[in-house]
Amino acid sequence: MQIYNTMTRRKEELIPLVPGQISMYACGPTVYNFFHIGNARPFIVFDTMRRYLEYRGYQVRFVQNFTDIDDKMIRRANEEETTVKALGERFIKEYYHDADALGVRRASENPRATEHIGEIISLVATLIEKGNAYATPDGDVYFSVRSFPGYGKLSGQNIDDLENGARVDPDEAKRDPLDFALWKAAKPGEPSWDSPWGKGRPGWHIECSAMSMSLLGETFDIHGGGQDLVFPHHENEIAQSEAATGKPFARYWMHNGYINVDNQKMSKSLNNFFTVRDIAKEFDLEAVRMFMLGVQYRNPVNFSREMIQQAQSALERLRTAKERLAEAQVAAAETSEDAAFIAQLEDFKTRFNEAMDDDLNTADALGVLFEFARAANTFVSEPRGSKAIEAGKALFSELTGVLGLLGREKAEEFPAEALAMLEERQAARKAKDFARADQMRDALKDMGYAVEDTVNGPKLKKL
RNA sequence: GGCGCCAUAGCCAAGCGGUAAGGCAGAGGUCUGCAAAACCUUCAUCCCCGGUUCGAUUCCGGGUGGCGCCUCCA
Repeated sequence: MQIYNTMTRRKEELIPLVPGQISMYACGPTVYNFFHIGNARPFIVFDTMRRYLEYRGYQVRFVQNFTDIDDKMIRRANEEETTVKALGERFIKEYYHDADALGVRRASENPRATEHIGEIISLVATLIEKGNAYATPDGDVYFSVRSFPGYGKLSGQNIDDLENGARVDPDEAKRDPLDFALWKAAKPGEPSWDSPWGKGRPGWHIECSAMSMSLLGETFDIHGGGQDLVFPHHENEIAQSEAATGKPFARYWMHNGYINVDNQKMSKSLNNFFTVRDIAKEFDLEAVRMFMLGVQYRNPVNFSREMIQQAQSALERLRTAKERLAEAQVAAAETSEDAAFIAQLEDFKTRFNEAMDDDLNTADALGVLFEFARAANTFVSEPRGSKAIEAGKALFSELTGVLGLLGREKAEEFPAEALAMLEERQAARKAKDFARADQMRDALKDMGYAVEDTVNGPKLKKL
């Protein structure tokens, strides 16, 4: 498989550190609020990456953290008149609620920063020992950027250019404007932990270094996140980690593009964001996943309700094909058409894999799935051999499953009233009382159900 | 100022050297009591100007127009 490595700025063959295994870390949410559609993209992208790697036979260890201590957590907890801990607990729960609905599988591990304070402190201590960090009299610890020669290698920034543009905050006791905080001395009323530098809490960048290395090792395969994390967050992670261990940190860096609104990055600060929770009130979140997968992950994509609507319609087409395959009528004998269909299946699978092998090109892979859907729809328009039907069904489920689509076994429950009306309509049709039949159909429509007449009889469908 | 990305039909989006996948929407048709679903048909020469090449949407240069990072941000 080829993936685009931000570090080298080109596509590279993915060769795992340990054959057959992939270790992968993705930056997770700061749990101070519901997450928005823009935040959701990396969750979906890296979940899809993980699903695909597993499907291709890798044993994947996928770690995604929760940042549960930082300035935003503290501020929000104060606003809500609650504790940082309680706030974190709550929004971790809310994260799972939304992520589940987006078809995002639980990571192998979801470490929390506050549960890895020990590792963080020893990492900071190591950096001080090695001369890459220094403590100030106030009890803050900063990383000395100039002490790490490779600084800027991920983002392609020249350290002196950065220096010119750096914001200088006169309050900070930094030796160099580029230096960043590893440990922040506690202010009154803030959660804090004991450390060799006094009570305090970790900086944001160090927690990811500490958690990823303690769970995946000093060198691991893939590190992912949104493009906005390239600088400074990931650049800083590299500096801290490599300065401390003297070994390469992540081997491949994957960064997803933004979700835009009217061509502008969806973000909290621009106040142009939509939370996943809110969108869930209007749409099935599977449509949101479909919308995201319709674009290769590195490209930006505009979010709008119209786009979700389109994705929903497209998803419906795949769902129908899956259902038709499941309800296909079995013929007594096999024919040459069965064999042709089975041969076609191989082709779809190959092309799907080729698309995904090319830097996770889900948009291209979906194209293959739609061609598959059409072929399947045509194929099952009359009774077919069970072997071909089963093969088609299995492959369709497998491939949509790799994308995390159509996974839910939503056993459709319809109210008895609606089922009774459906029966009455059917009786009216038999009696050629079409006016009555249409009346029933309209009434069902008002209740939110569509009627579809299939070879297996009439079916209800939620609108 | 430094670093970087993007420009393909009404909308979305693959392709990236040999004359444009797929989806949504639209039009016509088949099927249907009528619908729905499904199927068939139809719907683009790829922002502009140069260059390289037998041949460019695809490579190079220059424009124009969008966007991002350099500050918390997925």
